[in-house]
Amino acid sequence: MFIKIDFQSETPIYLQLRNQIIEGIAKGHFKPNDSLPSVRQLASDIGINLHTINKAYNLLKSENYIAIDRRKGATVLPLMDEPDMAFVDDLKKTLNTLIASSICKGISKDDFLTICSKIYDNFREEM
Amino acid sequence: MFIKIDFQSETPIYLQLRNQIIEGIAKGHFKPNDSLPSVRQLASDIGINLHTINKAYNLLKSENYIAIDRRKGATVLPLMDEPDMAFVDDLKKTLNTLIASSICKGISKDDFLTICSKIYDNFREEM
DNA sequence: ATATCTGTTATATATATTATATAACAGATA
DNA sequence: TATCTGTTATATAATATATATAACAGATAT
Repeated sequence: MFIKIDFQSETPIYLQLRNQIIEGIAKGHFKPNDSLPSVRQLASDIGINLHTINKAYNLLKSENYIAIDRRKGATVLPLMDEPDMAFVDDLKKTLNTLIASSICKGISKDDFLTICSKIYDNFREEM
Repeated sequence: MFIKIDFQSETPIYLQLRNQIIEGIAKGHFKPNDSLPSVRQLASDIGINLHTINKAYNLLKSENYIAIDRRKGATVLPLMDEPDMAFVDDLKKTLNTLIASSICKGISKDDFLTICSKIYDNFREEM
């Protein structure tokens, strides 16, 4: 597992975990049906409490990134081929704020789209 | 003032305020040197505590969106024409997570760029 | 069978964040 | 002088974050 927690960050640990696991799935480091480490294993690896891992896993489950089975543990769900509306609505709201701040900070539309394009390519090239 | 607070939202009030003010600046509803309502006035309008407004204003000040003067109150700063590095770094990190989740949810690069492009145009057409 | 591995649940504690309520102060201004 | 700024201080309450221990139920490998 390539999880790096920044304990100085203002982003809560369980959210850093969630984000890095999502990035791992998008990068293909975690394939569909792959098992994630058990909550105890990962907690011990990172040196944090198992409930913090559990909170991240349950959040990922509620967002449909992983499934949790009492026997097998947490497993990665297949990527979607059709986006669901609720996600797109959330995405648009987040992007609205992000783009507003970018406009204030002098980032042109082209600059912004170029940044996004490069990030997208970073994910794709490793799959 | 066109501030709408969702008291059911999990996003803290002071952050909803911050975001909507940034969106107001980006849309040109607030022009450079415009005064924002006083903390007491806005608190009374929305029906929340003045310290919550103060927290939002001071956050906006620390992020260089507004200036706060003891006499004139809070005023909108001019938009930047050159982005600063710290902001771009933050933006890239946020976009990295957002794009990772979008990939998992089946949103293609073209879909994503089109959404961003439209949001950018929404801001521009009102200026 | 027994030991060991899952997630899950419960309880308790500590700290930080968010939001409110009151009050007072200093400076500018009408 | 009264009134408007932001600012500071104190107190309180609710919620969120993180940890610590312990125990339970189900699956599994030896």
